[in-house]
Amino acid sequence: MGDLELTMAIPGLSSPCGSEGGGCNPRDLDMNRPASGGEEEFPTGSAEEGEEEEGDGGHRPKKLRLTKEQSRLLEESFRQNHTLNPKQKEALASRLRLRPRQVEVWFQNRRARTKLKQTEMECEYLKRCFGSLTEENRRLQREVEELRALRVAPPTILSPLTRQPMPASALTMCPRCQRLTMANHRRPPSAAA
DNA sequence: CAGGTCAATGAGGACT
DNA sequence: AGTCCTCATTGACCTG
Repeated sequence: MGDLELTMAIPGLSSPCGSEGGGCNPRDLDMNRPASGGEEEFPTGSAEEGEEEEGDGGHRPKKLRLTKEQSRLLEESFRQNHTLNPKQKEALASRLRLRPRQVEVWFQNRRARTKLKQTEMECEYLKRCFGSLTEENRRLQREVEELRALRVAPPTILSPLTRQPMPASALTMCPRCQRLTMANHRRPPSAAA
């Protein structure tokens, strides 16, 4: 199986935004940002350092939804590398206004999704293999049956000495060789030269 | 409301 | 001992 790259077909990846931070202004990133300017570029939800959404009784904080642009950037860097070293993680996090831990978690989940997709594709592939092998097996079985039906009785071998049929299991050499051997035995020693 | 998605959490293993 | 990973799971949120 070839290496399955499943990061294709990601909407927005064809963006001209260069990979190495080339010309992508973080100000342009958040498409979900409210029209009123001066808001944060990226929602940080519970992510923001030291700002642990306390308010309502000790439940999980509200779920963070990454913006399209955050996802796009994450996908883009995932496409380049499926794992991040600490420096890359730090850089990406500050660019996205996320905690490094969130970037790390995103990559972990992304790898898991990739693996799941690969497994599903492998599963499909194996199912198809199974199908065609089953078909091939059926075909061969039919062929065997046809050959069995055509088969004639095995030739009867007569003993050169008694002229009686010999069981094949009694043969130690083929009938022709055996005849030659017998002929040699009968030949007078003087004839040998 | 059921079921899907996905960020987040925790356990546990590998490595340095 | 600390870090990072995978894996299983949870729970908020979204959608039909």
